[in-house]
Amino acid sequence: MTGHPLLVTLNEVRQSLSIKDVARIANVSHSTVSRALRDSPLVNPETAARIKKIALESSYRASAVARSLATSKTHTLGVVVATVADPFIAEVISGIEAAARQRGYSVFLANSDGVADRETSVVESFEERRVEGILVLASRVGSSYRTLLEKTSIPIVLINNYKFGDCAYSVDIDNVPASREATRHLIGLGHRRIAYLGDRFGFNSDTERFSGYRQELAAADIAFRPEFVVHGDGTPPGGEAAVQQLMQLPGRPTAVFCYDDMTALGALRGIRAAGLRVPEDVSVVGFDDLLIASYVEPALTTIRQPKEHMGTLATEMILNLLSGEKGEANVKVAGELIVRKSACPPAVP
Amino acid sequence: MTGHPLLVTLNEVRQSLSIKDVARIANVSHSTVSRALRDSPLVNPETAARIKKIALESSYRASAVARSLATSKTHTLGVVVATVADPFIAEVISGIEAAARQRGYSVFLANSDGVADRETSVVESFEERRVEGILVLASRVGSSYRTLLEKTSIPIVLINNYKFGDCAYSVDIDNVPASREATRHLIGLGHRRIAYLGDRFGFNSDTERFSGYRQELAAADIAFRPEFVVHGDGTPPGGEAAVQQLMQLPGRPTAVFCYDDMTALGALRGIRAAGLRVPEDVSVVGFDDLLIASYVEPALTTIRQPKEHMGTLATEMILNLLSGEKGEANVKVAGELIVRKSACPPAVP
DNA sequence: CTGAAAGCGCTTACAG
DNA sequence: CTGAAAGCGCTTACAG
Repeated sequence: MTGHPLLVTLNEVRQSLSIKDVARIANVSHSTVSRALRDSPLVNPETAARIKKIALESSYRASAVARSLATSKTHTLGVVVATVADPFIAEVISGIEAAARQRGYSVFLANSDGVADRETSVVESFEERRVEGILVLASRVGSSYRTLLEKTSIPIVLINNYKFGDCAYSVDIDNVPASREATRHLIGLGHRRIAYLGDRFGFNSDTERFSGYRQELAAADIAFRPEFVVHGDGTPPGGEAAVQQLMQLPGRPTAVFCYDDMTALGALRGIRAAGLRVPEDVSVVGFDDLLIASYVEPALTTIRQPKEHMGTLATEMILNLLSGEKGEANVKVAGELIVRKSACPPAVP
Repeated sequence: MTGHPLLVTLNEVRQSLSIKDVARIANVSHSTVSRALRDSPLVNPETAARIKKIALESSYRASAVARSLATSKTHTLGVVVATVADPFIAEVISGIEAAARQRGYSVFLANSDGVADRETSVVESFEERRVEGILVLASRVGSSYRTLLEKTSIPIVLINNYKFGDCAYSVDIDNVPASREATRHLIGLGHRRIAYLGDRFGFNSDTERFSGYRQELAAADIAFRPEFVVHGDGTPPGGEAAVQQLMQLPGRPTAVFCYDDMTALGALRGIRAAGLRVPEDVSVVGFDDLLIASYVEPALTTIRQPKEHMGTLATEMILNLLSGEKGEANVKVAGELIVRKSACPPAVP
């Protein structure tokens, strides 16, 4: 069959067809076209087939915006992150997008650069776009936008996020046990002088990881030494600077447990800069298991976070919520110790 | 002022207000509300102020979907990538999103996992959502979806993408000169036995980078040796496997120029696995300058791609297009050699 | 099984 | 400066 004349004409116009155009070609009402295209049982199978064929050949694309207005469902989710250019965040997004797409949802992505104002305006724009749910990722933005988040009627789930008191929905890595496991690994190797290289003060995961570290020290009857606690800022340079303080200490630590892999990367450098070797002189353990962790020299022993899975989980949580199912509202996922080459028994126990 | 009674009631319903609700509270027609909120000069300043105040207090959010239907502009862009969880891609996205947001556009993000079918269906869904432009990133999907891309009436710009013949809009790294510069650097260091560790066959950037390598060899009167060309697949394991073949060669190369940093990461490992040192025994140069490149040991000498900038450029290209300005349709950006520690003069020249 | 009608929440000529 | 009306492209009771 060659193109229907009207159809060809319309094609040339290069302007997207509406349901009425299709109806005209098929010689039915646009209601019938709508039904046929949505596989309603209320339409004669032959008519439906004919309509579908026409729609296909004319490459008609139903307008999701018109449909959204009519049904008041956009099948759209909003994701706000500080930056996509963070390997941890990127993997979580990957899990979110896959889960969303699988269930017919599209995702808007916005960067806030960690600026509270921008985060606020992003959420507002998501509200205007009538997203059905919002995922906030690893934001360190504090309570300044707390009210905003509380005011919106769109369900929000926070992933590894800074929390201000209670929050309705969240998925988080279970920091304390993971952190204890990392510390225990070091203790098991024979270390007693173990330092903690944290993040900036006041963030939940830093607090929790630090707490796991202390608990495990206590469990092993190792005295806590305040001078063995230093703080970076979640970046390699931050870790590098902080580890230097540690290395200058008389009776310096033989192992350092780092808040995250980025910090650990900096620690690796800083230790080398101090003329020491990893792991022979000082062992290093990270947290996250970024791709880079296994390509660094020595390959980093670290705690793996199931990043994609966390994204998937959060998305399903919100999607289930939208379809009325209630489930766990604050889920924690387990980390996993990945033993590589950056930690070994201490030379001087 | 305490809340207006009607306003409070509406708030409690927790259902987003419409322009009519605001109109009712303000005692004007919804047309006037619309004008006031869009800063139309056609409305009395005092009335406008009153309306805005009410809108603010009731946290009214205009529906972007209704507006889109009315204006047939969605202020929306679609980005399709193989995967967000690729550091190169993530940085480009970051540039795209920032440029888009700055001009009032939101971006849909979708992963195709490099599967042609998925890429097709993503583009279809973008068409239904009436995105105004589509950015395709670093896709290796071949000509299978060529027709799709040609059929759609939405402007598409390809970034570092596989091309099938001509394409309307694109931004690409200028591979040949960048690749020549990398090769020249190695030659300048005194190397003569320089290998090329490429990507899988048939992709544009591999072809172009390879071509730059050959051109520079020729310019320096160094004979091209086919056995010095091997292929990875753009992943560290691929690079690791490929470099081993090189290292086993009698009269093995003293330097290897890698298609990209991921490949180079693998090469670093493979060279070490062969009992050789980098850079003393063999020099390595990468391409991309991922964050990881500077944290690997030895830090990688590589070609930097201005990733964010490329995203910004592509976005502005498409946005300008939409506002009727014509500009360069196929832009190339320059790479930059970043000298670090993975390349030095050869031990045996 | 099918069509005419109303409605989703906006924008914007048109008339006053 | 303001309002009533039409229209954007769908969906979906309602009537036949």
